[in-house]
Parts: sequence; C-alpha cells; structure tokens
Amino acid sequence: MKALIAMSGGVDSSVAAYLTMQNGYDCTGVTLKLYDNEDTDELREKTCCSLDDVEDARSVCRRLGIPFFVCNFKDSFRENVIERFIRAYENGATPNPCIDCNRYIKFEKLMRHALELDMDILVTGHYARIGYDEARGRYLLKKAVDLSKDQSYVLYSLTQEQLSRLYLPLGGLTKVQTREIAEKMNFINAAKRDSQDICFVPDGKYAEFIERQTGREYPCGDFVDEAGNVLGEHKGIIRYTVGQRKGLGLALPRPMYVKEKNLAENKVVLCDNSALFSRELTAGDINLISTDRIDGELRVNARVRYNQKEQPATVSQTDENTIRVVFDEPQRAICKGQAVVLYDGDEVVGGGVIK
RNA sequence: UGGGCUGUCGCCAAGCGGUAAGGCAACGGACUUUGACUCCGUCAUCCGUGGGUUCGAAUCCCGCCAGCCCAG
Repeated sequence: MKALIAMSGGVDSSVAAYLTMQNGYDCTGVTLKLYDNEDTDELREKTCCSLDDVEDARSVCRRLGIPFFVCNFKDSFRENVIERFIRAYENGATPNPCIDCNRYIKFEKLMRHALELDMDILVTGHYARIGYDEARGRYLLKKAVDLSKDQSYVLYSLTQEQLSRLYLPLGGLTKVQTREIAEKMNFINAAKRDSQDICFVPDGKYAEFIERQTGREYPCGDFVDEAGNVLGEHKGIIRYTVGQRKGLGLALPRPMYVKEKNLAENKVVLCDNSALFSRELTAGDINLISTDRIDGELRVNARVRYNQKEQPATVSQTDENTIRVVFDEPQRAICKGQAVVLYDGDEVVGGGVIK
C-alpha cells in the first residue's frame, strides 16, 4: 500500500511520516509550495542555522529513506485560500483560512493528486482520529486523544470519500509523545516551534496584507455606539472583527468591543462586552459526517471558533445546506465567516460557515 | 476688561503637606495551524510655569502663562 505524506516541514507531519512507515506503508513525502515568500513580505527572522521549511521536510525524508518532492499549488492556494480570505474581509466576515486550506488544498487538490499518483492513502499530521462505524456504514471523524491539541474543528469539511482515504497517525498521541519520537529519530525539526498565525501573513498584519494584495484602499469611517453616537474614526472596516477590543485606538471610559460592521454605511458599531452575547446562529455550506442529514432536533456540543470550549446546543437542519443552532447559554461574539462545528461526544457530527 | 473656575502620562482621572491610585489607549510577551477574546508585563523622578513658606509640597502663598464660564 502506498501513502503520500503531506509534510509541512514541522514536527507533526514528520512524525506522521515515520509512523506511517512503521505501519508498513510505502511512503512518499510531499511539501506544498503555496505562496512565494516575496509575495507575503515575510520577515527574515530565522535563526542562523535553521533551514527553509521545504529543506526540513526534505531532510526528514532523507533520514527516513523515502522519496520526497515538492508540489506547486500556488495558483490553487491563491484562488481558494487567499482570495477567499480577502473576499471574506471585504464582505464584512471573518474568514478561517486554515479551514479553506484543508478543504480545498489538502483534501481536494492534494488528495486528487495523490490518487493520480496511484497512492492508496493521504497522510497528514493533524491531531484527530478517523473511525469506521459498521452499523451506520460511515466513516467518522473524532477528536484527538490529546484534547489540548485536537484539530478536529478544522477538519469538519471532510467527506466520506476523503475520510476513507485519509490516515491521521497522530490522533492517538500527545504532542509530548510526538516530540519525543522526533527527538529519538533525530529529526532536524524536533524542537521546532509550533506554527502559528496565518501562514501567508507571517507578521500578523493581515489588513496590510490585503491592502498590498488588492491595491485597494479601505476608507476610514465612524465608530459609533449602539445609539448611533459617533465615538471616533475607524481606519478601514477590514481591520475589525466582531468581539475585537484591541486596536480600536479609542480612549473611552471603559473597554469597548466591536458589535457589528455596517458595510453599507462604512460604520463600526461598538458596545460593552455584555452586549456581545447571542443565543443562536445559522450556518450554510454545511458538511455532515456522522449522518446524511439531521432529522428534527439534535442535541450537540458546538464550537463557534477554534479552541473554544464546547457549548451545549440544539441543532436542526433547515435545508440541504443550512443548519440552525440554538445554544443553551448565549455565546460571545458569534462571528460571520467562522465555522461552527458540532460534536456528539468525541464524534464530529458536522459543521458549516456562520452566516 | 472685570469676576469665577481649571491646568497631574496620548485620553479620562484620583490625590487636599509626607514623598504620583486607577481606567482607557499604546507597546512587549504568553496562549493559538484563522481572526478575535483572555492572561502577564511595561508605561509621569514628576504634577502649566517662575518664585516663596516648610525638615518636607502636586497638595499652602505670590507672580506669570493657557483654557473654560459669567459679566460687559
């Protein structure tokens, strides 16, 4: 059996490659070239002797004695991740590019490519588990054993077809164990920092990135309170997201948060923290994993953002592509464009994009 | 021009003779494969200014400057 390992150059996917080999697969490593560093204006803050991510992945493959190649997915990444990201902000939403990257790049484009290369499975270093339920005849996506590293949230878009050809060797390990394996194997990246921030915006200044990419200006406008009183001037609506406190630049008697963005009037409405809570949401573009459709009402635990503690809720499917989620307790800053992911115990029921 | 009031960190603001609270903002860090939230840390040797009183003043006194209000 042949496996293609998606290797980022980090510890996780490196260990995933090793474990896949241990499982008897005939492995090949691949690193995706997703963007040019020049495009992203990446800061060269690397330490003197560390290598490029691609070289790290290559090094690990050499050590494992498996073939390695690089795949140029720049066009696809630009179209499906970067442009979506930009469009979302321009539309007043708050995107999650990692989810788009998983969905369109890793599990669609790369998966297809793997099959073209005659691979049997695709392997990634995500912390989540895949199971098969005989009774339902369905593949299931489950949380990782290491709950603190669980990444099932960003994988909710996986289809049955994709799940059937995906292997996640790290789902049963803790991050500590992963690093131990990397050290034992003497991988060059054993002590490499966990990745963070948006990969194509390494300095974290996403608004400047969008301006640079589009060449567009996002005009200043008013900060207003809920009654419509002007509180100050905002610096372009893409710079703000619902629930945000920092970066408003306003010296008010108490902390204020973004309640909503009014695109039509180019206004950003501010409020107190307590006014940020709401009880329900609708989500579109849904994907269901543990079932074909949700009949009636289903009790679930839901997350409205990555790394959020699950919240009890009741969900119902309102049409082919839409669900309605009503939480037991009001949730803070439910944000258009983020994903809501539903859980039944360890299982991912499904998820969608918040409208 | 008279009369009154005010002048403390970028903003707001405590302090009322004993050696500069706090909030907001900002900056840095932690957390994090998204954006946020959160948490931790930093942030006025100096209180409009020049004198005086006092062992000691942002706090009392005098002059000046600036701003606001009332009167004309």
